[in-house]
Amino acid sequence: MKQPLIVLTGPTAVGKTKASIRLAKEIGGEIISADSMQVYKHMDIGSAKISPEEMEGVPHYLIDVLEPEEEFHVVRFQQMAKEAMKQIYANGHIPILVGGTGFYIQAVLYDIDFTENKGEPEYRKELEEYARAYGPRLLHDRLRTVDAKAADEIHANNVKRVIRALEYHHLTGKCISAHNERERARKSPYEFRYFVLNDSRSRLYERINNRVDQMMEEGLLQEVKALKMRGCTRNMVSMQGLGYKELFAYLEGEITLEMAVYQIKRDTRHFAKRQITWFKREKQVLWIEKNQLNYDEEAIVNAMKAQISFA
RNA sequence: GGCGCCAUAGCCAAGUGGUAAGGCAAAGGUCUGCAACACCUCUAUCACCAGUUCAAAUCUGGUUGGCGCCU
Repeated sequence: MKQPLIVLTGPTAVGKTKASIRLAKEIGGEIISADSMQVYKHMDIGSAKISPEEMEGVPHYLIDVLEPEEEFHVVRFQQMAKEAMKQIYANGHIPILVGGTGFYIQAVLYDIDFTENKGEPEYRKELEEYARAYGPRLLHDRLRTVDAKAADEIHANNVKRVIRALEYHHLTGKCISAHNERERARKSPYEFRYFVLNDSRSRLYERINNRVDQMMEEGLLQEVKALKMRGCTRNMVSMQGLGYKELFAYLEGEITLEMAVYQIKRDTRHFAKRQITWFKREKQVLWIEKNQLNYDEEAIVNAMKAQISFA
């Protein structure tokens, strides 16, 4: 019999955290954060991290476990999440994956295989330089010679993905297009429910704008300053987070503070939009529309509970 | 009241006789080891009316609205 897994996601600022606590308490769940920024310590305000008090005793995994200097990526997330799930099952509870990083959710939900290679930084660097020197088109042409299908699927300007496809071929001798096709056909090994909490676009954008103002009031700038002081640099994965990269640009004199705040709001709205696009594409998704439930917390949790028969 | 300047998409903005650049915002989308990343697609007949001309956002007259100066 498949093991149960609940996913609670949705665009940023929709109210996932709050709903997740109620749901966890109702069904005896423990929470695994599927968030690429909340894993990091010292990044509380900007990542809208849940506080220990807000957890209300519900166990949380993958929050505050890495230093900002450390790298974090899907593969690492997948490993850590699987470990956490093992623990939760052992506790006799149901794991609830809560967070807005769709790619991460997909990785554990379908148990995507990432194990084929370990990566080779030198080769990657070489490709990056090649793209810089000769332009993205020629790099893309190189991909075409080894994996035409991948070249068709990836736009030449998307240098990052082109490099990954080349790297994959370099390391395994196989085509990433074939690998992707295989992985895409996977069935989830879990008995899962995939909830996407959503709200009307205008309402969501308003919440985002307000939340950014609130973060600034709570001292986001100080948080970023402290990270800079301790030696964090802009190229770190952690410093690519919304709110962090813009404030770094301000602290380095590139833009005004006003501009930074404007950009954080705008980029966060763009992010929310991309998240929604992602969830629309996912199969077997259960949409929970807040406006149809009159924004009633209890109704929202009940709507989810009604879908969970194994709880 | 008089004189001058201006009026191009939600915003900024090019174009001064040959059939509407670009940027931002909005919208839609891609994504399988950096994903809060990276990338793609896409939006107008030029304030209004009348004229000149084969042809007008571009020239002329008027109307409306805005800005500045003068009395």
